[in-house]
Amino acid sequence: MKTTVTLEDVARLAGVSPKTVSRVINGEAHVRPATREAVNRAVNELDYRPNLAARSLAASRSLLIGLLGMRLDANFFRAMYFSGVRACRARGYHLMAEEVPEITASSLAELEASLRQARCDGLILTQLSDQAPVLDMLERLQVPYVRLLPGTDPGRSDAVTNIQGEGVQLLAEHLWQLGHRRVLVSSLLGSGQRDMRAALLASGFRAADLTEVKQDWRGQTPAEMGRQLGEQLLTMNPRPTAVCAYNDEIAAALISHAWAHGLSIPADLTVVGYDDAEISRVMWPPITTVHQPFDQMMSEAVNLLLTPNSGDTPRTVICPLTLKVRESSAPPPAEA
Amino acid sequence: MKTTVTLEDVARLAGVSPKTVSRVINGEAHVRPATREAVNRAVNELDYRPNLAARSLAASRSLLIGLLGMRLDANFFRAMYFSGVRACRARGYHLMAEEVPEITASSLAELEASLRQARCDGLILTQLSDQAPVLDMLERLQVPYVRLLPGTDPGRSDAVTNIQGEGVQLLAEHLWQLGHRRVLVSSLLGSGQRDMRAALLASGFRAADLTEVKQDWRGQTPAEMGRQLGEQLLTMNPRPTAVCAYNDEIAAALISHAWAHGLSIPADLTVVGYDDAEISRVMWPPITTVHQPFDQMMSEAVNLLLTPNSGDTPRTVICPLTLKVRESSAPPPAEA
DNA sequence: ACGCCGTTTGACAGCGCTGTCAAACGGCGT
DNA sequence: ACGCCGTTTGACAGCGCTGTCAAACGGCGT
Repeated sequence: MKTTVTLEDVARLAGVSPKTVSRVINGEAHVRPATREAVNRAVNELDYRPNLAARSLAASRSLLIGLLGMRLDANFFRAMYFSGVRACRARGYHLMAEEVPEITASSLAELEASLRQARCDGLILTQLSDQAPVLDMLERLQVPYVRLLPGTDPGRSDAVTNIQGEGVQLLAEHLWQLGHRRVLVSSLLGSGQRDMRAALLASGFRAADLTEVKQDWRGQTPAEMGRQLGEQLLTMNPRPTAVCAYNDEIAAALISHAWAHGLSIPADLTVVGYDDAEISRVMWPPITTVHQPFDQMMSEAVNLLLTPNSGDTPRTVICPLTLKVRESSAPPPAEA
Repeated sequence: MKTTVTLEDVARLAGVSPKTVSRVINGEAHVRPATREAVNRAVNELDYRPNLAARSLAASRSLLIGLLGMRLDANFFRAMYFSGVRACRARGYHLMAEEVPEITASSLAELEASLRQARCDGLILTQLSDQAPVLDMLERLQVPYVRLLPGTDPGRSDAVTNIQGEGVQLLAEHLWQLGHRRVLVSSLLGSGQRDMRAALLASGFRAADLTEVKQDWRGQTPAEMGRQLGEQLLTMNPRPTAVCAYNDEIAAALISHAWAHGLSIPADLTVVGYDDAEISRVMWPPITTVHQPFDQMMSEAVNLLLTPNSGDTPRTVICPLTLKVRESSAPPPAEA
């Protein structure tokens, strides 16, 4: 792209050495304010853009952050990814998505090869936060990492998380206040972070009125899980007046299954989801759900990665969840 | 990440000069087969990974390809992006998403700044393929680009596209064969690539039986557009027996709107979408739609970008579309 | 056996930055 | 006015590759 402006050009114009320009660009200390200003003027005048490759080579940082997940095509992951891209860009970094579909020796070896290739400066873990083998490997390779929503071993690394149980509590209270008493709860095997059932009990529901369906996402799509939930619901008597789906996609599949079987949402049945995924706003009715502040979480995660920990205990940043009340939840129908 | 293996280490082990190793790594000609093999053995033995930053700096290529679109959060765009990431990775490149929300002077200036910053080796355009101001700018900056699904000016650049009208024709024939005769068609202002109405007419439908609703996505979500379509449908008499939604999201919103107003899908109404987005498989019923081979399209686009054009006319690669028949389409109800 | 010319190889410099280290500066106390 | 020490600045080398160009090689015709 023709005439490239280099750091040297800026230095010449500002009347300082290249190294000083470098210091200003990188926001280092030990630059007199007047000098800093002169450099900035020159940078603006020439519209100077530092060469990423050269920076990376000289500083032996890759300016790359990796985001690790188990399913790249999960809605949840894509939302995180795009939030992360923004957070990284704001700090001059790039974000790379990396998939670890399962925890096996071969898939770990593949990950290791890929990490040695990409030389990421740091990693953000999602869905894998509780996988000790992965954490072990990262520590062996000495790659800094931040865990998102860790469920176990909270002191093992820096982490970004929510208040334990906040999301499910918001949903449970919402359902209780609407007047629901009988609830069907969907939960996912192997993901222990959210205990909806416990939250419902804590909000006043009786154990006898709660039915929990534990599903396993392996080999199944959210659509299938939602339909299974719908089948289950139709066989129950008395029928629950509300369903807590594990996420918005399952909730969406359940809702359309319910419509197809003559149930009107929310008049006959309240359905709530989790994640505030796009689908929760595309469906009719829009789904009541818990909003995860992905932008904020990823921004904090990148921050943790790029700010060395001065203390000697890992840091944890807590991001608040919010309840999005939409049209899929309403008071239960009057008892027959 | 500790002891890094450099090209020099490989050269020493293979008993050749660094430059020769470089030639092998880059697949250049003019290397004797025996030498090439020796180098490859050394590469494998040392598990050598070239340093991206150094390559990029020395060769003054960025190893970066940009993907330009108008709305990063569109399903369509994200699917393309993730397909593109894979296609790029296979060739040692990285893919960067860039948003151009509107065609104004300021947003073009922003794009220009960003391109000068990132120094992409090439660009892939989607949604912007027909925007002359963007093309003009890229030509001025001398950034190579490939257009996806260009609607106008086909000979202006390399392009990846479908057979003109193939997708809409597949849908039109499907509806005709099912026995539908009255159809509601949703189209989007400003996106001229797909003329569903023309395809329907070509398949035998009568103009008097077709109602076209032109919508403008600016300021509206697909959910809103789907609901509007639903409202319109309910006022019509006689009611169309099928709806062609502009894409799967709009189709999904329409379907749930229809359920909520007592229409059973597909018994009372057939709905078809476009794109084969994830949502078309989450909903009940799953949506009949046109599958765009994004993986293939992006792979071809990257190919065009990285293979210099030896001829003197722009190249066009055509990727076939396929119809995915699912449960949202069925014969029309018997006439009352 | 010699020269010719296309093929293969390597020496060297340099891409545009930053790390290291030493020199210059400048404010303070005496 | 001088020395001291923390602050600010710059000289220099080098990060790990590739481009350029020239040298070495090697097969062929005579």
